[in-house]
Amino acid sequence: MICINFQDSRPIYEQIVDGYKHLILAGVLEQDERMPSVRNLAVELSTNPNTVQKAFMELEREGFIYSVRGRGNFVNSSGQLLEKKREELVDDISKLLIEAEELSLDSEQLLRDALQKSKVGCCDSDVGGKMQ
Amino acid sequence: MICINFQDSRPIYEQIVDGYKHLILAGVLEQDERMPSVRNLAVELSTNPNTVQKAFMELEREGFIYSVRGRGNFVNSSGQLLEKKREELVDDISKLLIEAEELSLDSEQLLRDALQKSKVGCCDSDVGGKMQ
DNA sequence: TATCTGTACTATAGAACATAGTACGGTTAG
DNA sequence: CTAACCGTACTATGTTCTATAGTACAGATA
Repeated sequence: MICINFQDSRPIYEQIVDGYKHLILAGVLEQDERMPSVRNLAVELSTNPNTVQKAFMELEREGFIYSVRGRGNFVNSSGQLLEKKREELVDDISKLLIEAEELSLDSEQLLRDALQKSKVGCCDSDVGGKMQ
Repeated sequence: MICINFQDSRPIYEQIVDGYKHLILAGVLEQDERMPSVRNLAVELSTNPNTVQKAFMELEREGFIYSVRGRGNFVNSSGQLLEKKREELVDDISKLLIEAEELSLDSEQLLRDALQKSKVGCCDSDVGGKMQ
């Protein structure tokens, strides 16, 4: 379902958190669906149960899952989560725009460039794009 | 010139790097202007010379300053740096937009919201803004 | 009852971060 | 030349975060 990059500088538990956030927000996991058990997921990802537990605690703290002692961890409803995620994205972009303003850069032109790059970056067309 | 938040989870050397990046890009420090010495800045920021040195090494690695043994560290020309920074901003925003696309969110509406929020966030007007 | 589940500990090891101290070589003002 | 500054390169120490390992306990369920 998700995969871990052990070469990544980001901690394993954080990769697990982000992986499941994405799965839940994207609707791959449905409401009240059961998460893998701490021990099973640890085996599957070749990591330690404690690391998985730490990730699940963080997911619960942020409202993505809820846990029932003795039964397992379950997915929360994604509706509110998606709205929350949208607000985070707006917030992140506006922070970057404020940074741009401080450097006297044209925010609107910046957004046009970013929008085009995001559309080019998704596919592999090279319409006006530069090779990286 | 810059200030350090010791409560911040970010490492001190990273805060120094970011602080000087901002000063250089904003043109507060001019080309070939001399940076504070490693030892003096350490005293000024109530930190250790080694921590400042680590920050300066990073700034040099990223092309913001150059060092002359026995004389000091000096600011590089900001023109190319500003263009590089602009590309980074475009890249950061486009990554967020790709994330939004994956969640079937309306990118253009997202950008309009972010643009408005960035303009509201700069000043303290409350035109359509929510109290945090 | 046996086996699964989450949860809570302790202990250990490694990496990153920060501090402290020392040392060496280049630059510059006196 | 000398003294005082500069960058640079080490070693050593302590703290925190991350990850692993092992143990233990309580709830749920077949």
